[in-house]
Amino acid sequence: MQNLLAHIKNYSPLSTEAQQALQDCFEKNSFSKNEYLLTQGQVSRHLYFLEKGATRGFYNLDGKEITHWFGFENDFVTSFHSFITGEAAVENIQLIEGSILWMISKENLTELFNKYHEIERLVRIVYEKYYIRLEERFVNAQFKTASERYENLLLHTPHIAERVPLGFIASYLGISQETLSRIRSKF
Amino acid sequence: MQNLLAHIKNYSPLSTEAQQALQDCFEKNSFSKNEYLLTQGQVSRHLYFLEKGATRGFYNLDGKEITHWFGFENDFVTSFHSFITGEAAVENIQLIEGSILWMISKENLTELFNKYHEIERLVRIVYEKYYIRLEERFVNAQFKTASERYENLLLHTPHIAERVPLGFIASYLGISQETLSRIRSKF
DNA sequence: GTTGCTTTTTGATAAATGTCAAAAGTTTAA
DNA sequence: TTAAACTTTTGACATTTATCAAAAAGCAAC
Repeated sequence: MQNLLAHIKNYSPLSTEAQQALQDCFEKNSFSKNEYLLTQGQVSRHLYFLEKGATRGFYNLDGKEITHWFGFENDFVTSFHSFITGEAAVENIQLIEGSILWMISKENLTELFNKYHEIERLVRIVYEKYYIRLEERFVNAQFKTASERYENLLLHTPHIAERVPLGFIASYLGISQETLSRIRSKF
Repeated sequence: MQNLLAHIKNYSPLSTEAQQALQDCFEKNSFSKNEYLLTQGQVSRHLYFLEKGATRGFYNLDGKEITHWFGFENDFVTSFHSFITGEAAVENIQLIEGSILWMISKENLTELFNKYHEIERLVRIVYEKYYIRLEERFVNAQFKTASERYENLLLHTPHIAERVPLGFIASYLGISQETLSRIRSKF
């Protein structure tokens, strides 16, 4: 929990009172490798904060699993589309390492928003940060070559290359596994 | 201004008082085709609401202009990366039709956040919506073929195909203009 | 309407990336 | 420690998309 509170301070300061309220709403949970936080078709009713471990979001396309994002330490994780809209998720969220995470229900979060302006501010700022992070991934996906995308990964998020199997990284970058293998052999 | 207020209500209701405060902070502006709201290197200090008209965001790559987004009626427009971080923008924002828009400075918006929890809530919700909209574009960019992306455009945002020159659409979809022309001839 | 300018299309070719199949390497667990 | 199950690499080939160049079409101003 100290991780979560410390991390949150990087976004926006919170009063002791709000911190306490957050603490009361977040619940700790441990998961082992390969367990699921969410499977497609379910509605994502929780927001998770990853204290330790690693997750991936993937969906099924023509019988293949397409990993489109990863979550690591200090990431907030959920199926945002489902969490925000209340619709069924098209994606699965799976632990790719044994993990410790903190979860809060959407109901509790909404209540916190009502009680604490500063918590709603915090989340507004988190969305800002996540928005520009996604924007950067989008530009990479659309306008960079496969090699550039991989180089970029090594440069900016090397922990992904270190902790995650090649096949997951390939689909994360939108490349076939074979092509990624060939790209990598050139370094 | 009625457009703006009406549109905002779709996201989150506002008290009369907050509506009035918003009105006092937004300033109306008209631009003619080809004018710029922002050029690369500048810091984006304003958020715009497009009442009428059309804009594009583009950046320069190897001497070519890469259009990566469009804004139309009822869209909020700025270089989000620059607006959020305060860093110089890498993109240009240009009017592609004569347009009417409302602008608010970041300072004024921040003040409104401080005074009105409900306005910060509104913006939190706008970010949520824009986040999942971008997520969808990302998935399309990364995992769909050029034809699928064009079909998707016709299906979900046909106004883009109708109002915007082919070259802009091509780079918006991450396709060369020639390829898009060939794809289109197959319909 | 003709001239000049921009946008779109068409053709030929090249480059990047995907697919399928099999081999090689690594990890896991009985 | 060894077989089974994954994961990664390699090869041959197919497909998609980009690039360059030129022609055609559309549009605007005179």
